[in-house]
Amino acid sequence: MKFDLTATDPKSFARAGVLHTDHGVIETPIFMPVGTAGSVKAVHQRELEHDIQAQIILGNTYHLYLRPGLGVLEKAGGLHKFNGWSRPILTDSGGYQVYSLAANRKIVDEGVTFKSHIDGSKHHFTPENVMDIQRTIGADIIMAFDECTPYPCEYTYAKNSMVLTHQWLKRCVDRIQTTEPKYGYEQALFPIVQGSVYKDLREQSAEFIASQNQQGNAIGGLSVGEPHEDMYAMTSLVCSILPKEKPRYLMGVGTPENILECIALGVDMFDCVMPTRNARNGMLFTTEGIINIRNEKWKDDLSPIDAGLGGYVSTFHSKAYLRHLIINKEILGAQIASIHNLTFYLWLVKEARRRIQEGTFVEWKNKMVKIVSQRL
RNA sequence: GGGGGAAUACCAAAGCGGCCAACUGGGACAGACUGUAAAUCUGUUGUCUUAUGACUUCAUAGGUUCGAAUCCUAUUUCCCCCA
Repeated sequence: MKFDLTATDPKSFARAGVLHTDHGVIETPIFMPVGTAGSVKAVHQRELEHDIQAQIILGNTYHLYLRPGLGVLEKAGGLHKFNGWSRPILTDSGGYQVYSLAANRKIVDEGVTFKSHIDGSKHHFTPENVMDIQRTIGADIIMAFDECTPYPCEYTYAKNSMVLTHQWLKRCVDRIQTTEPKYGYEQALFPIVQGSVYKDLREQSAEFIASQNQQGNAIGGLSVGEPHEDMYAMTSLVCSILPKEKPRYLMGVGTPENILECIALGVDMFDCVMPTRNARNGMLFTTEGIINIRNEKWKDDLSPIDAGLGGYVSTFHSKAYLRHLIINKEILGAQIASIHNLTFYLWLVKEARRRIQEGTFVEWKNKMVKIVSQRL
């Protein structure tokens, strides 16, 4: 894997770059649609590629391990072959499930025991077997096994958790260095900075993560309910420590506003379930602002979903029709809304990239932040 | 023509003397959602309102009772059965 910085913004820490993987290039800053179970919910791979122009999607180690299971994935020749997505894939390690499935798991130094949310069966995850599982899934970028801490989080807990995540990271690195990819292409390990909202912990963690000298670095444990100021402050601090020449991935972020602000802080890669989950629940992100398409005011609005966006579904279908579909729980409604939101997210980062290269990013960003976060 | 049953808020449907402005669904309206246990979840839904407050409701009109959506009488409408 190779990362080239192609432009840096003179008035902020924003950068534009190109990340080369064996499944193709990723132009940063980039947004990566989340496809937890090997599918970006309600969106077909063909639409991801052609309409949305996604360059990389996510999968999830925990979910894919439970279903379809490693046997099927190995037999298929990896997730790319299994789901038919030939561009890059990144898999999260299950670290987020340590947070989101907190009621179903137990953490010890060795690893984490999960009680499956599907059938209650017990499964033990360790840094080593999480690396092995991600070898079998075969993503281009694989994440270190970490603990995503909740918010609020006591200092002592955050510190101990961070230390544990660092210990786990060493074991992940060892495992990756002593094993080979299964399908003949490279897999890059991204370690994850933790430390909750504590400056000294974030600083310490960022330094440790940087010292591991991996091909890219991630910031985790944010956008879990903390105030935005904290999220920005931690991101800013960590970006100032992580190496400039490697891609920075802010995990789980976020709203269009969050993404623009964090691009300005030096983040290159983002993922979030928001454009897809909120789409299914009737919330649309548009070039004019946020709309809740279920609201009565759109009932007879026959204007395009988003005339300012080039996407096919966004200009072809009306707000009134999409509202009708969503209100009736028609599957097509979830599809159209998801395609639209992802098209918008990808447009947003592509436009940010263009502005960075052009040198007009900050002015544009400041204007856009207001527009994209207003409720229509 | 004779016999029986039913009428409850936008819809459906509980309630069968006080704890009922009235269970529960649906619908409607609004909100939440940030490395997906989410095509999910939450709130409101008689009127006025800050209300643990007042007022008007359970087909209509009377009546019994300290007290009625709940009991009685009449009327209206609907459904079923027998001719």
